[in-house]
Amino acid sequence: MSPAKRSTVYDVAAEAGVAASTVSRAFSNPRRVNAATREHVLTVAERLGYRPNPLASALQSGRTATVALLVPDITNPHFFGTIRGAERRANASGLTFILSNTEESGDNERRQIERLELSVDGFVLAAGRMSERTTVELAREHNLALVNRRIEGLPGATVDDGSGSRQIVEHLASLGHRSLVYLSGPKESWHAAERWRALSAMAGRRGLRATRLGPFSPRMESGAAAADAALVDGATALVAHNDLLAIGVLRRLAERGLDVPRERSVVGYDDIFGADLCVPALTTLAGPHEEAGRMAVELLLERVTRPGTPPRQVVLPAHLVVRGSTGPAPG
Amino acid sequence: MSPAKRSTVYDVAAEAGVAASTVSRAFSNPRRVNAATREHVLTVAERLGYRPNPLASALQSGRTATVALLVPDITNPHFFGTIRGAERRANASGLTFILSNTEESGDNERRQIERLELSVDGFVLAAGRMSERTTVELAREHNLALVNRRIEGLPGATVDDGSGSRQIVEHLASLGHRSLVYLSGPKESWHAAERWRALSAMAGRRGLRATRLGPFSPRMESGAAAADAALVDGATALVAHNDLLAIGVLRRLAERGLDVPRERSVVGYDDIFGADLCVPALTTLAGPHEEAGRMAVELLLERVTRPGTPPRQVVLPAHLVVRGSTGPAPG
DNA sequence: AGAGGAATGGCAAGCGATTGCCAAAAGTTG
DNA sequence: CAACTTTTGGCAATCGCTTGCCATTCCTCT
Repeated sequence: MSPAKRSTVYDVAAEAGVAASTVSRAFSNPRRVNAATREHVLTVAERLGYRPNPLASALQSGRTATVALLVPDITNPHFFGTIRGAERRANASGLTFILSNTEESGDNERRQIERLELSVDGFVLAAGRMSERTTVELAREHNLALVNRRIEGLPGATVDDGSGSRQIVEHLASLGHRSLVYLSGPKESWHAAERWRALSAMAGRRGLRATRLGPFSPRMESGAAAADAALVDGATALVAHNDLLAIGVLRRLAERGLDVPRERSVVGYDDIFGADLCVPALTTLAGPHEEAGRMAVELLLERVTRPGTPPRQVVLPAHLVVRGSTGPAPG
Repeated sequence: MSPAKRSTVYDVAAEAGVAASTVSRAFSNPRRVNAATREHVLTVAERLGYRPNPLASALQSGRTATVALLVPDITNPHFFGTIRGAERRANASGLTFILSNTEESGDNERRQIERLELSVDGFVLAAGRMSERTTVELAREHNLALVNRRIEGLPGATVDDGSGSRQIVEHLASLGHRSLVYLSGPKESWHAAERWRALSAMAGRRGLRATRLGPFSPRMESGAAAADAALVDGATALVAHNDLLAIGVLRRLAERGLDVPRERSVVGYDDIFGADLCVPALTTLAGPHEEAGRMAVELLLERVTRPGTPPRQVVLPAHLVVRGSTGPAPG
């Protein structure tokens, strides 16, 4: 097919009248070679159309200039923001970006990490499903950064769900609601636990009754079951684990003839694309998820480029976007 | 950090009492080694926790077990179907999946291909922005599969926009519309050209007046400009290049006090998430985009695993989903 | 039983870069 | 100007696996 074989450091070296090591250094360690020599090597390389072979480089050096993002469910629009942010940040640093779907399974997550460990410089775990123990253990051998999960000693970026959940309760309380249900997400989800903790604490403080139902799978299809369960509970405010579920809940409530927000208020998390398109438009906790993805790659790079850097944890502010799905409590 | 160094073919070979080549073959070329020997090697490998180093393997063999997907705009929800499909298909074959955003630029696309060429077995180009010539040229040196673009001699999967566009015109004609505007996408977009071709041809046949406006960037924000331009034209039916644009158009029309579908009908392409959430819900051409992504990887693999396989082109059926945004022509 | 062929395993040469070590050259200093 | 340091470039080993080639061994078939 290609008649002209791709040129290597050796070709460039021969042509430029230097050793291969000099060519290598001209590219990857400029300060180790004389400026004039380097210039010359680069010119020759350019002329020969030389491009370093990333595999050979990685094999020897152990550095791959690649990061992987592991998401539990690539189907969920919630993760699009994170994926985008991470991809863009990686691209901006000239890194190759690997995306992998773990199908909501901690085992898969672990398997992917083992499979990719030599092919990447580090992993971003979005909404990791592995146990805290396992994660910490893996972090000893690998560069990890977390998105939307906080683990002591590991770098990560999270959206401030604690504050966000408090904002939700405040909002509902100010509308006169006396009770809420939290329609919970997957039980391995750190978010689900975190949100419930904050919601129930704040509800206690403001004198609201708070119940947790679920777990529900965080997808639109689960909205019906979640809504039905919530109606049995009787609370006037429904806080869904995420927007997909919330939208599903809205649909079910409409089906069952309940008026939102007159009879029930509904709140979601994430402010995904579409949250402001549905009717009524969804009140939801907006967070900078793209920024979280970006930041996680950033944190990962910090540790890759300067090993020993203490792990940073970044908390990004969330704010409640009030739309049509919440209103004064009935009665 | 890790005290126990990772074991290699040599460790396994020594422990199993065979040569390294036998270990290698036990893994990558089973029929080349005796079944019993293989069993033994595998057992030893298991015990030592051996895992092949994909980089070393790729460096020598040229096979990377990796595919890359290049999308022009990772921000556009339309592509998430494709991304999902491709990722899943890749994952299903144990392939590593690289995602790269080309920012709507053919040059970037080319650069990415050059950068990644040694790191992957092939590329899926979604809505490629390079010229047909350049693409064909690159296809001589690389394994390419296209999504949503048809080029003679290259494998690819497309959604049948021709038929889809005809369905749209039929639908509008049956509602009594006598004129339509096509709010066009980027001018490098193969889709944009294809859609317009089919729309105008069919419009001609059904006696509708068809105008093309644009190009507009296929995002919600461009909806306002597109809608305004369309109103000047006066056509009663607006066909937008994609759903994002269509939703933007809906918003602008509402802002300007026009009733959809009473005064204007609006149609989109893609049936993205959210198209059925907006008000009125969007009539749009639904296509199996996830399937297209899946299929493209499939086609790529065909050519990677069996070089010489003739390039297949798969056309996937599209169907019009009629929702609230289209109705009888006014008057 | 002998010839031809298939099956099996080992040897060793790569793949294309990186990098520790050394030596020569150049620069610095008192 | 001698002694020392810094800069610069080359040598050669190495990363871990694959694979062409060869030598055995084992079948098969006439």
